[in-house]
Amino acid sequence: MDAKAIKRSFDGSGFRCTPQRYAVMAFLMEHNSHPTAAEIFKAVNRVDPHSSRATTYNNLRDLVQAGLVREVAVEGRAARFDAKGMRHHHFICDRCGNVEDLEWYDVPRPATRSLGKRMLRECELIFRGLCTKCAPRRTSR
Amino acid sequence: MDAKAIKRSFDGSGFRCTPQRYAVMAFLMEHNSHPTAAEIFKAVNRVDPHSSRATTYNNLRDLVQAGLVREVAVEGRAARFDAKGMRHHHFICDRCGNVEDLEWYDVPRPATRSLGKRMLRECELIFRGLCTKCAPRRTSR
DNA sequence: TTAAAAATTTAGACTATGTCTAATGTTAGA
DNA sequence: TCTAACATTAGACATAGTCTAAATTTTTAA
Ligand SMILES: [Mn+2]
Ligand SMILES: [Mn+2]
Ligand SMILES: [Zn+2]
Ligand SMILES: [Zn+2]
Repeated sequence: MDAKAIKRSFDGSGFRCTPQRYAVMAFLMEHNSHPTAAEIFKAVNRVDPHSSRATTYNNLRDLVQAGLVREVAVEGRAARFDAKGMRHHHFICDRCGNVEDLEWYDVPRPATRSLGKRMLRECELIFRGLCTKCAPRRTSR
Repeated sequence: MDAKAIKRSFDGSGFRCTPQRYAVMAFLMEHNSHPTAAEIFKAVNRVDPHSSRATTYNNLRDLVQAGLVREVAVEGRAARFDAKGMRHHHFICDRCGNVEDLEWYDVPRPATRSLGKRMLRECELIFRGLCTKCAPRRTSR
């Protein structure tokens, strides 16, 4: 898809555009399913068959640090990843742990007073409940 | 502190009030530091010296399920726990991973349209940035 | 062009966190 | 008191993620 854009974003962060790194980023941009590191590792190696587990994890860590990828921690499950495209919120399913995008809207910031000397970087709004797949079977019990 | 209240909340959830379970809950109510399971295990065994690791984890899982305790997932770190007292938001430090309470205020719900068939249970607002301890040293570099 | 330096990848050992099992102990209620 | 349900335990196991040291690739500079 947007090969040029990916390369440019790597340059901007001081990363070399290696096949392994590129594959991770491209996969994340083509899928909005919030895959886990293990899923990304597997998917990448199905196509471009050479990326080690360590490299996949290293690249994910670097991309998160550089702000190109978002990491979503889900209680009791592996972390999920997300290419940072348009701003959006997340809905996390109580039952299956899936992470889904919800359209973005502005979040009110806390009172300056209550923040004290903390340096606020972002406000993240997370919705929880049952996803479309899980809602029916859970209510009928 | 509120031994009676703890016992009552256990009854309400169908739990027996065992020493191990009580110790976990009491520790969480006396500390607002969002300890990890490992920290709770250690603390509990310093005083009432008998609770296995499995029991600590089991009880935490059960208390979370019953809605008496909240679990906070932090990317790249162990989960943290929190007795659900007054409603509040959380501030998570980018650098040290500490979780701090911030005073509660109402969060706007998403549009019904964008939720589709999902069943919304709660909206969680998480603030990220640098805590009071970490803010100074990070800006002066 | 070539040599040295820097960045990256790799396999697999290792660590951290959490779950499961099967045996044992405890409690509530008939 | 007896019994069934509930709870605890040790330690094996599983999963997710990190680290190390060597090899490879790319960049820089001579
Ligand atoms: Mn997303
Ligand atoms: Mn809290
Ligand atoms: Zn679901
Ligand atoms: Zn901090």
